Amino acid sequence: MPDADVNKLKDVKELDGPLADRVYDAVKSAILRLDFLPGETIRKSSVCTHLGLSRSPVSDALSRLSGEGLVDIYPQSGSRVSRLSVAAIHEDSFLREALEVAAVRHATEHVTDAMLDALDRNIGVQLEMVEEMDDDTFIATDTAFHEIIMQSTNVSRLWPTVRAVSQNVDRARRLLLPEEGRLAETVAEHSEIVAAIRNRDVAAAEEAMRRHVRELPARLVPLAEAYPDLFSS
Amino acid sequence: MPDADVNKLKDVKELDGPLADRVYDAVKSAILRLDFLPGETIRKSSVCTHLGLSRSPVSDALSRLSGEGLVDIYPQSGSRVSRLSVAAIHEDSFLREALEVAAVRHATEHVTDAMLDALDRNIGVQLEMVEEMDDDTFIATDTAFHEIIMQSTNVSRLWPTVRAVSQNVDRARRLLLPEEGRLAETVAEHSEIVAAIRNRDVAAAEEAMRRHVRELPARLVPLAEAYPDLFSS
DNA sequence: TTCTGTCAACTAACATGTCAGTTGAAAAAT
DNA sequence: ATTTTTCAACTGACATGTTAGTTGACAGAA
Repeated sequence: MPDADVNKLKDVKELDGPLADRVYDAVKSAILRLDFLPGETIRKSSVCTHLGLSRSPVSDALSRLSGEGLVDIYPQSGSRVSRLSVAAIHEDSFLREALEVAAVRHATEHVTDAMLDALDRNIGVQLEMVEEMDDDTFIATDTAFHEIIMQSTNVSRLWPTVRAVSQNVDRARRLLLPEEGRLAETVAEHSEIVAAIRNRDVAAAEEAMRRHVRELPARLVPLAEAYPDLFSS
Repeated sequence: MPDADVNKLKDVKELDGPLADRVYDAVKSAILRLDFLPGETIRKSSVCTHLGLSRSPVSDALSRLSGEGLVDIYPQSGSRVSRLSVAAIHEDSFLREALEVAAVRHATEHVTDAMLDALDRNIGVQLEMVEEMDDDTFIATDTAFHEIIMQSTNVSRLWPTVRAVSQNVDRARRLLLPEEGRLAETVAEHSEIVAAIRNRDVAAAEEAMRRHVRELPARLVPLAEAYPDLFSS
């Protein structure tokens, strides 16, 4: 198994705060962006020399990432980016579904004009760009859509929690991106959700969100076959 | 603000695995059991000398706990057990509700005799002990009840995730324990949930679980007034 | 060829040394 | 008496030294 390319780590010198936190952010971002691929070895020493610092903050960062399940540490042996797993992603999708459905339920029960405006604007952007969107922009606007709904609940820990349980889902989604036509489908699903919210139809909103969230795990098996190296046994 | 009493840390020498992991478990358990009270200072040096080891594994453990929000680290100054907050516990309850409701929904849609047997047996134990239960036993059987439902979904990450988002809720629950009559009420609520599951009545099961989970945040404000030191501003 | 035992190189874990930022109490000024 | 300043002690952050466990290449036996 190859080593992770430390050159893809975004630099750390220009920020402030504890070094360990910055290393944590840099490595986490690299993993979620698939710059560090699942299964690749993370050489602490390479990270240290590349970023120009000692082992302490790097170890601290990897230890935390290990707690989140993004890194597997094999004592006295090595550290690797955790592999994807069909079973684990199904489980994460279950958790994500529970939280997204609860959020859209709450949002529908407490609609405001500001919320609907923000959702309409977001979908407007998605429609404009449907033909010419690059991967990062697509992910950003899709993410923003869900974030608007989460924020509207005023449960500040909801969004971070969804992100936390969706980390493997997010990595898988990045692999799925190139699929033809999926983009327009996504926008349509988003529109359905907004329509249900606007109608104050809780059941419809929950069902639309459920269908939307279940799209990814449904496409998972062919993905695992296409990228066997990135998935565990 | 007083220091946390390191004597309450369970010893670490008799287990195996990395020292840092054992320290992590010991400190986390002390915090969740309220042996380390919210707001108390955790002196790394005390922990080190008490457990007889160096600063590395202790720092690693506290760093991870800081990531989970159980410990606040003030750089160059000190580390403290994070305080409770009414707002944060309400948010955690929202997340917990979302997951518990999704779990009971799934459980009700996939009932098995084994599951119902396990639930009946659990409630049997609770009924027997309702008069003479100590705090730890009560928490253990209550926890076991919810665990049975979670396990039945075969979503292995569900239970750990619920535990993760319920950490502050759990600490608050320990403060609420002494309240008279709450024990019998809890058993009644559990029984209602089981009855709904047995009837394959998804909507009733969801509603019973929702009511049950919402009991704690409803009792929160007087709690915060009773223990102002343990709550943040 | 295939299996097995050996061992050197590499890794994370842990210990320890050093430093800079924070703090709170004493000292000084008002 | 009250506020301000000073400063020594303490803390976590980080660097570095050391150790023990793991691994994979290689030599030798079958």
